[in-house]
Amino acid sequence: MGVKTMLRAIFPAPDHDHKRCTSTAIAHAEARCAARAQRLTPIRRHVLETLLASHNPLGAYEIIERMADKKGRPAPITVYRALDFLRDNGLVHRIESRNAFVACVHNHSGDALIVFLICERCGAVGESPGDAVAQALKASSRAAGFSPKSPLIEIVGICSHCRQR
Amino acid sequence: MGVKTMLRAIFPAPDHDHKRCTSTAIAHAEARCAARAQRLTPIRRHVLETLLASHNPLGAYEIIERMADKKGRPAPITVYRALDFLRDNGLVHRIESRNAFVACVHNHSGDALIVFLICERCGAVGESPGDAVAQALKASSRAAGFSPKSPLIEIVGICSHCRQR
DNA sequence: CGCTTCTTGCTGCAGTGCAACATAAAAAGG
DNA sequence: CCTTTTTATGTTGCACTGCAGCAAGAAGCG
Repeated sequence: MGVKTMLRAIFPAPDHDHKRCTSTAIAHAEARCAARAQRLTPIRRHVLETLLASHNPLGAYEIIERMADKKGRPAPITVYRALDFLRDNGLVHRIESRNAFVACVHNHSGDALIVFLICERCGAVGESPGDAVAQALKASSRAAGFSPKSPLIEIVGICSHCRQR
Repeated sequence: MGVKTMLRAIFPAPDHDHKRCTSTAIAHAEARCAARAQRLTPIRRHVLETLLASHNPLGAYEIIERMADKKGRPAPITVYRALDFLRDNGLVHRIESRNAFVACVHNHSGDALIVFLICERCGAVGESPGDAVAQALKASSRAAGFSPKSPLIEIVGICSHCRQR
């Protein structure tokens, strides 16, 4: 696997096959919900699609904006409830440092640590493999008698695409 | 340095000499502001003292509550401005995942990575040495062509004091 | 069909955070 | 010492975030 391919896997390149990556993610969401006997209702699917269409984190009210059509817009609580559902099922992550949400494009195995790399220039969010970081964190935590739980950390910086400009 | 001492350095024990740790922190704040030609005004000092008195992260409006007296309470913006000042000078950290603020009890050297260990039971926040984690993160980021900036990560879990109960 | 459970719609509100402008206080300069 | 400039605080107001609580509708099940 070349470097370029690897980068693509982490930060979605601007020119990637977006239609395909979206449909893959939706299919994955359907499969996961079916396996868990959860219902991916039209609203929930619509919220997920909205996030997938952006590839960048969106605030709740930004999602509402983008979901609006002639028939009006969903109420905030409606979107929040859909987001709760999607998060519970590992299909969406919340970016704490931005009060925003992003669709998950990977199959996370249970409790693996996730490292979000957030570009402060373009706002893109990449997910980095965090095994080594997880090890270091675990060791560091244990030294403090601490039992970590949340496998999710956020790092702000500049992404490869923005730096090359 | 024994383990117990080390733990104390990370999670303040419930029975530690709080008066002393507070006055030390205030003295440090004064020194740092003096060195930077910044003014630790009464309001800013009061906000810092409020945070120090808690040792746990406080929301902005919780700070306002605790600062209230017969003469009324500070306006939100007043507290936010003081918090901005204290953060700019490295005396206070913002806990993103909680929309809360905590007084910093260490002398952070410039750009060292800070790991916050947040106890989900008692809400206490400890700071863990993050050198190993920082190394792993740097390596992981570089693999993605990413230049990290914010040296601050938050881990939720159970602290040693709560687990022992 | 009737019951339970899940989902959505609706109203309302509490917490967060700051913009914009006015005023006071402190530092700098002559 | 007084003026000018900078810095800090006060005041009003508002936009955004997130959810509680209740009512109504839809889906699954015996």
